[in-house]
Amino acid sequence: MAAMKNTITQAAIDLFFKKGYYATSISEIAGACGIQKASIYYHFASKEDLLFTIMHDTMAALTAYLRRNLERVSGIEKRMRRAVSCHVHFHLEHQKETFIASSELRGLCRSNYLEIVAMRDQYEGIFQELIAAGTRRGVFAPCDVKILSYAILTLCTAGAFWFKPEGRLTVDEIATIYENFIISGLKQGRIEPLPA
Amino acid sequence: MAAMKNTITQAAIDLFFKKGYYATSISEIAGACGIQKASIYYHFASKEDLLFTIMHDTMAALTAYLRRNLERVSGIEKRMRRAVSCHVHFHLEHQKETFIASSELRGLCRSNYLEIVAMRDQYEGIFQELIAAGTRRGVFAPCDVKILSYAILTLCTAGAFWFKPEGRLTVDEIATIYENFIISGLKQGRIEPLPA
DNA sequence: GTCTATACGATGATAGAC
DNA sequence: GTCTATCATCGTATAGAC
Repeated sequence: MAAMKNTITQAAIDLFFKKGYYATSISEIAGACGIQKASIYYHFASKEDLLFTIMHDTMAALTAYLRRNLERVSGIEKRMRRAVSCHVHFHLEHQKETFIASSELRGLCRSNYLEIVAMRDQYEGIFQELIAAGTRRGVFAPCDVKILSYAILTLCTAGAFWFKPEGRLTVDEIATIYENFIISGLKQGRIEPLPA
Repeated sequence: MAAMKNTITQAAIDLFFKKGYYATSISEIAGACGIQKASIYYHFASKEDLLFTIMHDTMAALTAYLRRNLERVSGIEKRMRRAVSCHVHFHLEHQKETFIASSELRGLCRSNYLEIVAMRDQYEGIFQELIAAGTRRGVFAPCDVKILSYAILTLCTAGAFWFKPEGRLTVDEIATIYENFIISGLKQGRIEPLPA
């Protein structure tokens, strides 16, 4: 990506994260890049195009990251643990982008909205398949797959709302807490408790 | 509350829920009430005042509802189940207001923001006390109280984002799913599994 | 309490020079 | 690729009549 285009994208990510999409103006973004607001339009067609690009790239990277990490993991419980861990890691390590991607859908026009939602549905589908496979094999208790997949994903996504990199816990510690909580919630007393 | 003030509040709730706070204009709200936009300012000092009122009243009602419902319930697990059930019921039965309260904090100035966040912290504190009491008595596994309270609350709050009143499941069914998931997650295999 | 009229600022976006 | 200049629009909010 061209240098300035990248600079603009990063400035937009910072500002959208800090102030929100609507509260951020094109001239603020330009100011943060040391250029005039008209110059933004050489690189992006519109403010929404900038938002859409951020969301699209983030969703694509998130999905690719999960797929890559699940490739060589087998066993339902291990795969689910890995999926949760990936979700948490990606969201906390790309906190700004994932925060924007999950809170600024309102800023998109219908066609862009549908495209991002389709990517999100595809990503959620990976978790839904894992849950369904787990219940089929009796590793997880029978459950409503859709509701629980939403629950699991939002629970972790929420981390991107309050996480502070310099905070009390590391990303790994947080991921482990979520993993254990979620696996226990899915098993509902089934099989043996986790080894201490 | 005076009739028109109430009409304005309801129109604002509908529009803020449907389009978002920033995307909703004062004249749209006025239009929905059949009055001119200037008339709004007789009832509310500003657009933000309207948002703040909605959030404040919602948080107050939510906290009162939880407190009232916990009054006569004893036993850690039963109290936690009741708390989760209340949280879910209130959020799904007041979907629009709770959606606004949890997604439009960005629209508040610093002092109003701090006031709403203080109310939210107080509400979260009730759950944190329940979790802490449960771990002290060994009903729940040792855990990070703050992280899990955030997890539990956001998980249920998220229901207000996708819930459709005419959907496949009733509020009670959804509440039960969340209750079981959360209690199992808190116990982490501790004590006996739930009776089938 | 509600109206009409208006002040005032900011915003996204475009035109055209360099 | 970036600039200056500007457009057109829309927003919140206020003043003052009724």
